Amino acid sequence: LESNLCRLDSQRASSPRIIIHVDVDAFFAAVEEREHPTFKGKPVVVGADPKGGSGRGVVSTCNYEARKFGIYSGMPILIAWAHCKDAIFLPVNYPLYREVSFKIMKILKGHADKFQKTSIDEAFLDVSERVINYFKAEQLARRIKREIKRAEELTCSIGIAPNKLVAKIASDFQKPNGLTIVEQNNITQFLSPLQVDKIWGIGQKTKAKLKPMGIETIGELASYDSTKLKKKFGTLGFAFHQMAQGIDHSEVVEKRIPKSFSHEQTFDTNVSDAKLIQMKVDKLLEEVIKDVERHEFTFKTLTLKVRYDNFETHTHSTTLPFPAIKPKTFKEIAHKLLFPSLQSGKAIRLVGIKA
DNA sequence: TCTGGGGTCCTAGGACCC
DNA sequence: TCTGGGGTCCTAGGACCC
Repeated sequence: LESNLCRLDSQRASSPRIIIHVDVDAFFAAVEEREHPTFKGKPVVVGADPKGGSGRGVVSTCNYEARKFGIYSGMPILIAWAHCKDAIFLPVNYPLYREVSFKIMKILKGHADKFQKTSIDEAFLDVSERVINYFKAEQLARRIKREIKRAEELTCSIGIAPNKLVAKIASDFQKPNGLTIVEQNNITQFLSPLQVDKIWGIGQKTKAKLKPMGIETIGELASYDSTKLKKKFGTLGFAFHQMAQGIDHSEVVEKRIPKSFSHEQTFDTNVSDAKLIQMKVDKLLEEVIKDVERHEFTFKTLTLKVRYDNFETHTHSTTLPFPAIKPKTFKEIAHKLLFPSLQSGKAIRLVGIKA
């Protein structure tokens, strides 16, 4: 054992489970469409302001009309703009989405033995106790869809499977307004043809490393020598191999305690003026401290993040001997952390503060 | 065509303790 | 004159997720 010992009782294979994963379709864009019926049928892009070609930032979410133009989440906003100048571009209205999310989560929670919200628009439901088989689980999923549709005028995609990993992949299988059920004896058949990056934790970089090894599908990953994977990717490699076989014993966990609070901001144009940068850092620090206090936490470590105009990104952190909240002290620390970056004389694109 | 903001987890090296 | 084995905590960077 090299790292991360886990208590066995939480990992031990228990009786078969039925897990549901719910993912609201194009959430931010769908809420905006609902609020503005005239948007219906038109491409809607929620994210940064393209500012007629000088905007900075990315697409947060877009509706399916916009996707027809090749626009997708994470795409630089100017590229989205180039794809479809006539699309409706909207800023991200978090307070509104949070409110809608809260109502949806309340509905979902009511249908679960164990419930885990994983993001503003996604959640896992362990329904093993209240549902005796997959037929009943399907009925429950259809009911959940109806309730969300009726209460919030939104559609969602649902996956049902014996574990979280497969349920999540299943909810993504048919979109929008999909419902995919994968029972234990269908897992291999379901996963094998899918691309490796469907697996939790495999992104662009890992996909690119797997390709020359002749691994592009989950099936190819599952049948690859696990010791070789471990050699190449460390302990992660072993996890990949397990997941490729559809094995996942992780539990639906009710509530997670946050480990950090942070705020960061990209300037509209890159900045070299030290005063301006310091003021921004001060403001971000104030927001972070407000968050920490509001949640009744304390913290020991403060991290400053700087991104230069060439996208090179660095972090600097300081840990105090004891947890504390003393805004004045932290301001001094933040300035100390910032100092070397200011001295470099390089134009700065982004600053961030994390507690 | 240029890359947000809020998070989590992992790795690796180093200081330090007994 | 050279250097064990078991640990913890801190820092920095990176991959990944929505």
